[in-house]
Amino acid sequence: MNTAPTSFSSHILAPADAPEKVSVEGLEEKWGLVWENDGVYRFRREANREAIYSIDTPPPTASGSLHVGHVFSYTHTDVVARFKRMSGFEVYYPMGWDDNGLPTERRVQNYYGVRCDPSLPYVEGFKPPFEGGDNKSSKAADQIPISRRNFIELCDVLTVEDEKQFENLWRKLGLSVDWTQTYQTISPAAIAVSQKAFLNNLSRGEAYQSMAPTLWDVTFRTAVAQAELEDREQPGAYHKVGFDVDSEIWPDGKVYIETTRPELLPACVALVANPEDDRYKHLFGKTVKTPLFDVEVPVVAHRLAQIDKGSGIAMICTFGDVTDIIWWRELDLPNRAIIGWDGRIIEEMPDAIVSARGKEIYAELVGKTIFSAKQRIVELLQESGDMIGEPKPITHDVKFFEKGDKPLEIVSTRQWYIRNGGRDADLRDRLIALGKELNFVPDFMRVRFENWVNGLTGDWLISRQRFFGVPIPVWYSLDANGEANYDAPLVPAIESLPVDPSSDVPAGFTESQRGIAGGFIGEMDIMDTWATSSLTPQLAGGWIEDPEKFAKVFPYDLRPQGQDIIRTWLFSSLLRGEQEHGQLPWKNAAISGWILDPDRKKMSKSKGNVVVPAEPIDNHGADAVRYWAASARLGTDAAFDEGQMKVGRRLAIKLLNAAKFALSFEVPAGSTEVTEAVDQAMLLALADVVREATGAFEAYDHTKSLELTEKFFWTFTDDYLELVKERAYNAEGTVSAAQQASAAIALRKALHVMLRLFAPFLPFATEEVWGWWQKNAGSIHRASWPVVEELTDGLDVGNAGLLELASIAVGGVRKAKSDAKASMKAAVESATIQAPAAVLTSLRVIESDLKSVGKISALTYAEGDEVAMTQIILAEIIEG
RNA sequence: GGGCCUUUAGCUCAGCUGGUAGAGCGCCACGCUUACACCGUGGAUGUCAUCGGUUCGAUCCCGGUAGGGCCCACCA
Repeated sequence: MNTAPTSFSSHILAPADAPEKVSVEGLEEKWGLVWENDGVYRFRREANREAIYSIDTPPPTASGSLHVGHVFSYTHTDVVARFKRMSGFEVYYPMGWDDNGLPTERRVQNYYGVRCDPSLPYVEGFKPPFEGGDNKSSKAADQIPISRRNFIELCDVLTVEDEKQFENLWRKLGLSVDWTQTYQTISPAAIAVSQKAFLNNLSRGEAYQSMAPTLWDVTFRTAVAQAELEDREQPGAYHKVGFDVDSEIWPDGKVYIETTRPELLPACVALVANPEDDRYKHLFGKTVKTPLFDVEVPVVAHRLAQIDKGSGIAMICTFGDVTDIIWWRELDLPNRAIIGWDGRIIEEMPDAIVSARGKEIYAELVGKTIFSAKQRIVELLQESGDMIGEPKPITHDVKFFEKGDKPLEIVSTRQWYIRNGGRDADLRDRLIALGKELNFVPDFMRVRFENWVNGLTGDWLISRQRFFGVPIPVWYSLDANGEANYDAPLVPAIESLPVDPSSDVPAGFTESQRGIAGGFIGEMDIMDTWATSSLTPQLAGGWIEDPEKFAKVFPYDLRPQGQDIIRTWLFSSLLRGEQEHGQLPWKNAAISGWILDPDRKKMSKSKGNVVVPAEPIDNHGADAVRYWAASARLGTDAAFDEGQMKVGRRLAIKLLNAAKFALSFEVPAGSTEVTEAVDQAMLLALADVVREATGAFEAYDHTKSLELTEKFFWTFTDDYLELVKERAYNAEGTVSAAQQASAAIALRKALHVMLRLFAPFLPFATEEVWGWWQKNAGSIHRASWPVVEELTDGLDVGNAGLLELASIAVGGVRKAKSDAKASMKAAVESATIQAPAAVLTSLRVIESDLKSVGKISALTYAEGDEVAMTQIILAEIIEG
């Protein structure tokens, strides 16, 4: 067989300085420091745009609790970042902290025992009553009220603490983030970005305000957007309530509806039935009288009224649920809202209530919570005989703010909106089209995006009546009567951002005119957190303060994120990208799955099944935890599996040991070639792995890449190393220097490649080996990704496949020894290889290696259909 | 009510454009072989959820059913 020499790179001959006993302990600290000091992951902005790979990293909620789910998805991103960096890209891998919004507010309240009261003055040098309160909500009554500015100062202090914890975790895990590129979603720079984008929306007509019924959380006293809703099953009850009707049109003079919201009776504006419902058809256009309040309301028809639900006829109130809003809007009904911002019955009684009884009852309800108003109304209905029977308990889905714990109410308020396609088919089509341009990994995640876009029912409500967040940067002029002119907001100059309208003053006014007729008032609302989080591409890239960098990183190459926030983060970022830049903010979206606990339940704080991420890292090592995380494909949920971490740990240790061993063989001076067939075969097999692993990585299939590399590695250690170690030792001088060198060089070449294939997954162990051996080349994480040519150049492809045959033969010998319960080093007197003629020819070439690995004295060959070791006779057995 | 994903060895999962199944863990047995006892070697284990269709042939394609997960919905 032709044994052409291989091309040679002298750096692999570098002497290795491996320790006597290898260990994975302490590698995280050791190499974490080196990487930081050497700036290994520092972004080099002088690179050309084509050579830059940019990542729009998800900013974790700084105040959120850490759990292994974070480790899971961030590892997926890091693995890609490392692959791209080694592939020659200058990787822009920043880290942001999402410290804006309600989670932070709530955490500060509980941690310091305070609450924000914007009416209070600022207190210099304020000290909170205590520190370190837990996340269980403390009673509002126990919290000290403080000014907005004091509150925000505490937010700033605590978020910095929380961010440190995350950074420590990320460093421990070995994320190759450039720590000089960080941002906060509540920093002045972020506020400026968010406000600029908003003002641009406003000037283009994409942002507007509207007075409308709005889903409202009575606990947080803020409006809530569609994307923040969730349904929860709640107990409720049907109350069968009669409305008086002319007995000439309706037999017994009472039409019965079934309602779960009897307390909204004073807000009733109509009854509604389906236009096809024969029972009620003749009532349409007539009026009925509400019980207790004696208000005449029409009976109307609408397609959304369901014939088979309750009695088939329902009362429309302002506003009991979202359907009420639709009916109210489409049927042009009056507004008789009775629920206030605090979830209590408002003082102002609907004009429609005119009867003395009605007025008296209403007066009694004023100030009551929804719960007690309901109780009272039911009592009254039962007394008056307008309600039949007892309430009938049911469970039904009720809308909640995802962070709230009371059902949402609907309150009419003035709010800010951004157009998002919910009311605009053209925009919706454009967003869908952009979604098709985006490479979702896995692909089916695109459907979730499209479902969301197509299911939008209205524009994006961005104003929030909260304290810690980005202020909506507008003021309103006050007319001579002190009434605000909401139709023509006063806006700041873009250059003056960030602004806080509650302390800054609009151009042309002075602070003394605040709140005075003829003066101005500042908008009090802040923006939804997503209004800022949707701008992470702009924020992370320096849209305002570093346009040169922004041009180099935008649009980003990768947006990694969780599947749960496709409707929020992905959608809103894509929307802002379209509005602000007319294009997608990224090329690829890599969607990670959930982490489930071992019982396959989603991990969440409320379930109490959260695993703190530092523990598995401390117990198994960062490489081990990364191995577990990287073993899960994108978009697939994974179980928290310590077994898999143990496997990863074993792999890392094995890599250190195998490397130490492979590097221990001396290459005879002057030898530079891999001449032996089996050595070439091993390198050719590895070349296939390089080809496939690279392709898999480029398709964002990191799991496949790891699997291929790992599989090869175990063959390499179990079979190849065993096969050639005697030759590489050449302890007895039985082989030529060239043959010995061939093995030693092949081992080093293979190791050089395998270390780099593993580097994205096991950054610590691979760097450790690199440090023994290739220190002069710098960090392995800046080394170039292996290419097929560095292995195959000069090799005879005819040798491909030989290693596999050799493995089968070796396996046959081992099985014979195992069956005979003999040691693997037991001597074999004779063995016969059976195989097709062509294979025998190949195997004869490596006869001496086969004999040495099996301790075989006499090896014979027999032609047969398949490759197998047969007729193995162990020397010990014969003797015994 | 609509949509998406999922169901393969005890467990966690692979199975590329269809040719009657693989890995690791766990389990059992053996082996103190000087890279590794944080080890090595060998072994056993599956009507590929279910029913039907297409096909010479289906774990893989199509349809139905059931279980699991998630998302959405106009829930009186």
